[in-house]
Amino acid sequence: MPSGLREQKKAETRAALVKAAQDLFRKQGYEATTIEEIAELASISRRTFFRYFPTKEDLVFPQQESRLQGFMMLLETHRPEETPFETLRNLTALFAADYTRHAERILVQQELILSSPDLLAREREIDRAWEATMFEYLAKWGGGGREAEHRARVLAGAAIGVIRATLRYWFSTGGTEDLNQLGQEALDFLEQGFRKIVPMD
Amino acid sequence: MPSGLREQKKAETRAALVKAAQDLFRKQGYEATTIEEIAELASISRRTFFRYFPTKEDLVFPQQESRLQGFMMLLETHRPEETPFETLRNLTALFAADYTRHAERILVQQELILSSPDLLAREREIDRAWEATMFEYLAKWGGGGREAEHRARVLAGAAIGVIRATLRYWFSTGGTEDLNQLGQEALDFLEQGFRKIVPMD
DNA sequence: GTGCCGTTTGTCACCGAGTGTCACGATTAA
DNA sequence: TTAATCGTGACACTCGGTGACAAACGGCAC
Repeated sequence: MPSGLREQKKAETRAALVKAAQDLFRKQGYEATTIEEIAELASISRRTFFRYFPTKEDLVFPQQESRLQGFMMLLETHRPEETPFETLRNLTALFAADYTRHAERILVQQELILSSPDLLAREREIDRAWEATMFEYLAKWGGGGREAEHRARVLAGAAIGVIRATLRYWFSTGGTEDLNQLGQEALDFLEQGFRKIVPMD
Repeated sequence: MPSGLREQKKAETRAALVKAAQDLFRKQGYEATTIEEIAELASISRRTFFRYFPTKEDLVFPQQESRLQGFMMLLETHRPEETPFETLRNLTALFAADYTRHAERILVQQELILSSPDLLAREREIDRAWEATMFEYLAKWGGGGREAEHRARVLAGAAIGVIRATLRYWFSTGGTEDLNQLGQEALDFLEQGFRKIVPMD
């Protein structure tokens, strides 16, 4: 944890950029806002902006890196006697609580994401990173072998697909429904299969 | 079907652009190839290129529009007594056969896609469109109601996630394994659940 | 404080994707 | 043949992103 004047100013500039960007995005939309405007509002040169954020999109997902890191940590430190589904359920509960706590901010962000194809693409890119992480965890759990790797890949894909779909549904309700319950139900589908549930009923 | 000189020339120019692009991409890579080079090789101006393809990425997925249209047609004209899973299995068989038939071309294209983040993003965008289409079909099948919609959304997400994961695995084997069998196995997971399959084995 | 060193920053120049506009020429329908 | 329509090329422009270099600044030893 370096805490000199340098690091402090860097953190301030970074925060100023995120805030400036959010303000401008909200006021005039993502695409209509240029990096030059953001930099100017944060009292920085255009060139320097790119030393803080490699792309404009990164302004919308400023803490995605650390979130993924946290997810990896959670996967690595889960109790070893758990089955993968138990781990998934616990993590779903954790993240659902987090999303519910910050529902307002997350819903605003989601609205912004939906407004731009670039941001949607970036969101899917992030999902892909999560899927890869989950795959690694599942592959480790399932032992070696090409067969186990295949199953891990498929389950990871299904899990992320299910989670993204659940989130979209939750967003569409304005965050009013119980996200944890929705997530657990989605995992029920995965664990027990869609057979009984979809065709009849 | 208009068939004047105009349409004919347009089709020729479009084909010439795709061919020029594929040649250049293969020779020097996607990102290293500029639109100006492609346009020059196809003997048209840079400006005219954008009248044929809205973006550079579209050159790599030239027939995606019609493929999705075909998918929608297949979903709409499936035999009405089928359950969704039967339909999914039939379509999986169809597409697996198609992919296997054109395996060589598809593997080359996949290699190209993997070489560029932009192309990967576009591929995910296409997946999203397919997921939306499948969701519409499933939602129609499952009757009305918010509950049914939710299940349709989750199943569509899981299905696309599973298919994409299966394709990735198939690509990683160089297209040597039986794609239809892999796909049907993936659908087995979805239909019967991962419970019995993943934890024990 | 002074002097030095490494990092951060601003400036400038550049590239490539994508868009608006307009005028010219070819295609087509009358 | 004529007139409307459409495709095209040329030009200028915006914006995201990068490389290079010099000036400013923070950290540190003395």
